[in-house]
Amino acid sequence: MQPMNASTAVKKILIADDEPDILEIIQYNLRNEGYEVVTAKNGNDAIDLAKKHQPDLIILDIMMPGKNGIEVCNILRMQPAFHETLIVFLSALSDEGTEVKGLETGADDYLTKPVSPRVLVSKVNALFRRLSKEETGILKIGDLQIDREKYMINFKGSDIVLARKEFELLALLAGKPGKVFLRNEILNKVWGTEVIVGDRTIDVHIRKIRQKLNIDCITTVKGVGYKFEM
Amino acid sequence: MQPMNASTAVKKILIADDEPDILEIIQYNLRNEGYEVVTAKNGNDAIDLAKKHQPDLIILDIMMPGKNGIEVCNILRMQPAFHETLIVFLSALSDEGTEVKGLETGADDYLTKPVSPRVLVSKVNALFRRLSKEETGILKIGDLQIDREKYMINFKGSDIVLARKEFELLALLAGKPGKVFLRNEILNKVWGTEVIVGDRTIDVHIRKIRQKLNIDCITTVKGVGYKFEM
DNA sequence: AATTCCCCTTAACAATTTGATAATACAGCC
DNA sequence: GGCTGTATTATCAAATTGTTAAGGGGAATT
Repeated sequence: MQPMNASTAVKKILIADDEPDILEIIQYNLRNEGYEVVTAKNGNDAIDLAKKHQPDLIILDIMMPGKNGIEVCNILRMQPAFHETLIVFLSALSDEGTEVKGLETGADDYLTKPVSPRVLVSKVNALFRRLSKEETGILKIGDLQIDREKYMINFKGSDIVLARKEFELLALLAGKPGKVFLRNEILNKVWGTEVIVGDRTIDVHIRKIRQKLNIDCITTVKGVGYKFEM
Repeated sequence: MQPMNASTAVKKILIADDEPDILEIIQYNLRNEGYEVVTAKNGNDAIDLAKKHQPDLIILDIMMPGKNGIEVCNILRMQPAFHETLIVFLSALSDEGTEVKGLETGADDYLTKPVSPRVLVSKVNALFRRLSKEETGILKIGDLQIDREKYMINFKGSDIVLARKEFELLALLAGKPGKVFLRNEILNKVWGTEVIVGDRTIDVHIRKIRQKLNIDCITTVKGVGYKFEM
């Protein structure tokens, strides 16, 4: 049971397959991983349930009674509501033509049976990970937010501007709250191994951070280094 | 030969594999599809070339001399510049553990050799299709509209004419409001890796954009880069 | 073919910010 | 008190960006 993406609620997955066993196994494994799962046993059901539940990901068997997977994909992709929905085919047909056709229909992936549950789960995770890439990179420690991508610090709603070295130093320390960073370690990671700077340089930057943040979150460990703590 | 995304230049793909034949075949097929391809024959080269070219997608063989694919992926993913880069493993190892590990390392897909060129191309297209859903069409940020296909800017109802480079630069920044784009990143994406331009070139274009838009929407992050914010 | 126009780049200089250092003060400990 | 290690402050050089003007070169126009 992994922690789900914090911002978005639990991800919903629709599985459509006519073989109850497969449905069962996949469902079990995805639920175990923390996903919400809905199942359909043929193409028409899949379309209905998709409309009803608006899943984040749809896993479609190709060969199903009623409408086959590719038809389902086509129908769904035509609707604006499913333009962005992740769609994955799962098929016993391992022939090249079908796979290419499946992908060109607008699917995001094509898996061939038999598929190991572990691999399937990994793939599903990978797809969601990619989708939510935008929201990563933000470090949150209590009321403090460090956005490495935006180069911004936010404390209790108000932005704080740090210079580059200050930012990098804080980001380093805050990356592992509680860990004591040796002065050497800091020099290597923030200044690099090429540059050589005097002893007081780190102190001065630490000082500026403390001053700008105006909160006591960097602790000095005498003779060793510094650590970040809220 | 498919039509490429208008706003962003041709997609660049880095392939790393120690077998020249495979490199050759994949390269040929992807070039045929309209992609720009760079090749590396081992893990270390892959890292160097990735940094140099900032590709949109990296295809990594798992077993390579020097650093293996998973190590390369790990190293790259640690750097902010490669958080979003698509990474696909291509391996002769079809064992489940490796595949799961590969995907959990942060890869977007895992293909097993032998892979048919057609299927590979389809997969690559599928990955980019998903990614470029965000990059295409009309971008709206507040009162500002950016039409990436018509190359037009509209602010509060009135059109603003930007030159090509100015437009591309603005479209890049505005594509991810808030994100700080490093100067390198900007150079790679707007000017490409081939061209080398002086240091002040970016500044001058930024200046012109600020001047023409007449709104304060591009922020300088000294020592780092620029970001767009309304 | 000549001209005009505009885009892109660059050079040169101004303005600004940053980061390193020195000097000094402070704290804890033997 | 000496000693060691850190805090603080002000200062200055270096790095970075802003701004302006000028020129090359391509495309369109005459």
